Amino acid sequence: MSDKQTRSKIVEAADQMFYEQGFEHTSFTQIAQAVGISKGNFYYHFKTKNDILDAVIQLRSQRTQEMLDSWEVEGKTAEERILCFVKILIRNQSKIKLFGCPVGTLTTELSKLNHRAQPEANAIFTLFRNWLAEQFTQLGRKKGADSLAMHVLSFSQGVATLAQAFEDETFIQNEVSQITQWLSNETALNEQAKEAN
Amino acid sequence: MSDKQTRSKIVEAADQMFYEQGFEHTSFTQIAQAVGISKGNFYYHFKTKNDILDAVIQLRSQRTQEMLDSWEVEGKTAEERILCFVKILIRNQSKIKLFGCPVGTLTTELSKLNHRAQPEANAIFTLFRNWLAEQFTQLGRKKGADSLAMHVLSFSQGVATLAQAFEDETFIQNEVSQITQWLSNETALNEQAKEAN
DNA sequence: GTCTATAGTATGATAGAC
DNA sequence: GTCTATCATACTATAGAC
Repeated sequence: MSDKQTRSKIVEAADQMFYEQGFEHTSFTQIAQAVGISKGNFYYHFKTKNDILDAVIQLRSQRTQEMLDSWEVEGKTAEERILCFVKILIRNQSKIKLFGCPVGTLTTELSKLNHRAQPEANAIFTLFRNWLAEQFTQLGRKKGADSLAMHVLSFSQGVATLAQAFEDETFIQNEVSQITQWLSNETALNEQAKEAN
Repeated sequence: MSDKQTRSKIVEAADQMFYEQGFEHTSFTQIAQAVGISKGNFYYHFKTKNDILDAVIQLRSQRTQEMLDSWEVEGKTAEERILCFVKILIRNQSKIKLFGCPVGTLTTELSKLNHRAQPEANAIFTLFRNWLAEQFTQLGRKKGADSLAMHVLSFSQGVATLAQAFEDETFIQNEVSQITQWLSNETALNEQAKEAN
């Protein structure tokens, strides 16, 4: 098999296992078994466990950026685009119920491990944060855009954490309805302010 | 030293270290060093690492219940009592910034480890959940009390997760202001509904 | 590029002296 | 009740054959 194919398989397997079991709890042996290669071969592709983590974070960052880009096409208004973000909770609810948010649970774990890759994992949060802030800016909320972005991000993390703890998908749906209503109100308030000018 | 004294010291040290470093990442050696006893002595008090975890969870449950009881005295109205909960985020902001929420991060970790003690850790969440639901019931929201309780709990988890990721205390204060305003509105709406009857 | 074999270390856990 | 060994295991990581 070509160099890139095996490497890619390793990263894909590690990505999934880090999400489902956590970074520290996942061993080289487990990943090697999942990919179907020997432990020795493993070290030809990655020198250390941290190198795999870096590759996984890079993969996730790239996919996050692609997802954000796709929402620019999918959502016609800023409100619709923000809803694209909110709806991940619904789309991924069965996985979230089991493993929480892939971004939030990783940053939390790396923070506790005092791991040097924490800033890189954090950058994925920042991708969402800045993208959401841009949408709120377009909604006419230039001044409070970042706070609103953090509010929506915070919402998603709270829902993911409790959904995982209580293994409750109905709760996700309930909270998504509420934030959708909130967003609708925020948008309407803003339209009124625009007309008043 | 008496049996209970050493045991208590171990549980206190483990409680703190599990919070700061995570359960799996904390070793017997570390705890023993923190307490100032040998690893061997350790096993006289606890047969397995899971036994320490159980003791830590029990301690946290007990302290949570005591805190909830104290809020019954501290808060004169249901709204004030719910604010007691919200204000933990402010009171513990420096620790939350570094280590997140002790309940949320533990349940998340145990969930990923597929650990048998997860239900016990979860029960701490349930203590908060039921207590908050009781306050919302007293506020006249009997039907939606549990959803409102989950909403406030979810809020706290989202704030803790992002505060830890971004190491941002200002964000905590900002979000607490918002939820305080929200709670005030909810209470006012309810008073109006009461008067209408 | 992939394998087997193995080194080196840290961990959870035990045995037995005091 | 506390200590000093020590065991067994699992893990990260390396060496060297093919």
